[in-house]
Amino acid sequence: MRRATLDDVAARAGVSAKTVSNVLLGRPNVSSATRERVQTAVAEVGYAVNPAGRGLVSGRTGRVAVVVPNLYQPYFAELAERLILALSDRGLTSTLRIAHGRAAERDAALGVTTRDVDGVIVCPHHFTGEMLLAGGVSRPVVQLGGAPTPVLDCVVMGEHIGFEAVTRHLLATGRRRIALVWNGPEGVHPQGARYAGYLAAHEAFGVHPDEALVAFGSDWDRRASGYEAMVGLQRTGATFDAVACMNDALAIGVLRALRSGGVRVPDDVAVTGFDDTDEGEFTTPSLSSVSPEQGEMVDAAVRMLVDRLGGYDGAGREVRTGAHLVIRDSSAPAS
Amino acid sequence: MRRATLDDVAARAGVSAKTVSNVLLGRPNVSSATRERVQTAVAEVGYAVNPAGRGLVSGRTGRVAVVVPNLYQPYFAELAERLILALSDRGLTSTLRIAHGRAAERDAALGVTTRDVDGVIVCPHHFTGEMLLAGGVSRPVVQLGGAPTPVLDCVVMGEHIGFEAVTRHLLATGRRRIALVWNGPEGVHPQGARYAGYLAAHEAFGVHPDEALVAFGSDWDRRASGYEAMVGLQRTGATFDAVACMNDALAIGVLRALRSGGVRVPDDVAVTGFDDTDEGEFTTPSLSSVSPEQGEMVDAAVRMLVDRLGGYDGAGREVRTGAHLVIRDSSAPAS
DNA sequence: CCACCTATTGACAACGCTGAACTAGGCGCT
DNA sequence: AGCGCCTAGTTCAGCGTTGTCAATAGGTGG
Repeated sequence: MRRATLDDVAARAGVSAKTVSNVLLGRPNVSSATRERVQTAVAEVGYAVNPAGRGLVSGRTGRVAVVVPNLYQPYFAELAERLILALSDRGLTSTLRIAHGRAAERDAALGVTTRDVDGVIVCPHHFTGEMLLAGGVSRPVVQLGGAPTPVLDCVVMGEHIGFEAVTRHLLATGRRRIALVWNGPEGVHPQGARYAGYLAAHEAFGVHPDEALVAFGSDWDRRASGYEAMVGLQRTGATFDAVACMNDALAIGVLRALRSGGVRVPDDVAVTGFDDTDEGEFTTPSLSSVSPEQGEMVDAAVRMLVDRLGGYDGAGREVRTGAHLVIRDSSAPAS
Repeated sequence: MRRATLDDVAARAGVSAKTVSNVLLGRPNVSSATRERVQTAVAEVGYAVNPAGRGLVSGRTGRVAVVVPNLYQPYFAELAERLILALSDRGLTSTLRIAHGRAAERDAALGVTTRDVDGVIVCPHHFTGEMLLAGGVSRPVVQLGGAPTPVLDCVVMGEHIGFEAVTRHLLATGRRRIALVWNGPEGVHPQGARYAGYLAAHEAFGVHPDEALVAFGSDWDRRASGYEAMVGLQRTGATFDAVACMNDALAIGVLRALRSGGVRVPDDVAVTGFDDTDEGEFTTPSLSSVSPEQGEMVDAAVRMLVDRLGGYDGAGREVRTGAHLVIRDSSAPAS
């Protein structure tokens, strides 16, 4: 059965198609009698607006691309879920783009694959705002996380304060040799906001961090990477009394490696993660972590995007969101 | 800057818009000289087809809705990721619908919110195929998991054989009183394929399952529900030497509850999950589980949907996929 | 050299919708 | 009474693309 069009409804209600359109758009200058008649007709023929037709006129799709590096990581799955629901609350549908790899991420954010959306919210992993700019931005793009770029709207999560807080917590509970399980490329010296937080906390406590305590995960965010990284670190013979991990997934692998090696957590070594995923609550021992304010982040990102869709065309803005420490068993003071 | 249209390209290449269209669609009867000229022009003006215009003519969107109950559960996150990527391989974009609750799921699958897609792949949780039928299906819908309906294409995952296998495994390793952590509504007697598998295994071993060993999780798939369910079961004073859980999330909560209660796993009680999520590999002890063949499931679902989009209009088909046992530490024989 | 055929290209309409401009009728005001 | 004004509703065009069919050019055979 052919799908009903405006004309079908119009014929049934005995008015013009335009009047039906006006009713559906909630325009004024329609008598309530007509309005009612149209609404009945709409229901009777089971009419639903054809987005293609509307989109052709308006030049809009009502759709937003949400770009995440993957979904297997609970952090991104949760973020994606929140974003989709928040956008849906604003009457926007979303299309999720899984950007495995650098080029895919760039394309998804501004390339060929993104012609059919009004705007983009990208949770960058591989790329920086600069990449975006180099590509030329043809529609609103809001960056959620990562290093800010002056030109793009960006939500800066509390990476620095969060990582500083967790490092301070470790130092305050007596740890002095804090290993860092780093999720950047192997061999590249740590950098970025989280690392800066790590350093700041050490400085505040007058402790000099030992660069030999940096362990690299081969694949930045897999639990298995944390495991490997920790096994590797242990093999170097380094001594440490705490491990601060760049995210929960790595921390969970670290916990396992320590347990296999007979190291007691938290008695011998404290372990902390970052992201505060649900999973951390149920590890053995439960995992201390940093909880970024995902709700805040999502709200800010959606708000800025909606702003842009509404026509705002100013300079790139920056919203900084918070993070708070969630202390569980894995970082209790050494016994 | 206004986005380039076919006419812009046409003007630049010195041909008609239709010829440009023909080139882009790969139609025959275009001389290679013209073809080349057009392609150059396309690149020069940075043309990209406007899906609204195309959609208006073709009546298609090239988009598929993927409906999942949530993303916080790793099982669905993984499934969604695979589906999105598989669809993308077929040149289809996808829009992910999070269907919190029964009505939302129905609407997302066939309702108002789904007018802008060519087809739907739904991972049902709250609803049955019957609900879909009652609503009237206006576009291809493939059901992925859940109880099959004769009219709808459906991928039936290896729930029965999987749950039977894991139950047999427990029985074969000497367990006799196998508690069941059930994810259905509180108080409703267990049913469905997994439960049938549980019963079948018992029958094969000549063991009579004790109905007092069914524990209910208040929220079917949260780790916390598994925890609560197990605490509740322990409070009844029931004795058991194994716990078979309907999914990994519940099993992880169960592990925690047992550990808090001083019960040793697997020495005193074996625990098994279902889904074989990554997380289970890193629990303490690592979690035995049933691995449904997600790859197979996704392939089958996408294949059937593409079939339907291609015009196939036969009766509902059913593809049964397998499942295999993944034995880890949590179900080692009692010491 | 002409008629005819084929290969290539173009003109036009249509898809379903909405903005702009317009009409008809009723109202109040002078 | 006559004027303009407001309201409710209509008509028309056009958004960007593709299908249909006509037209044109170029080559071929008689």
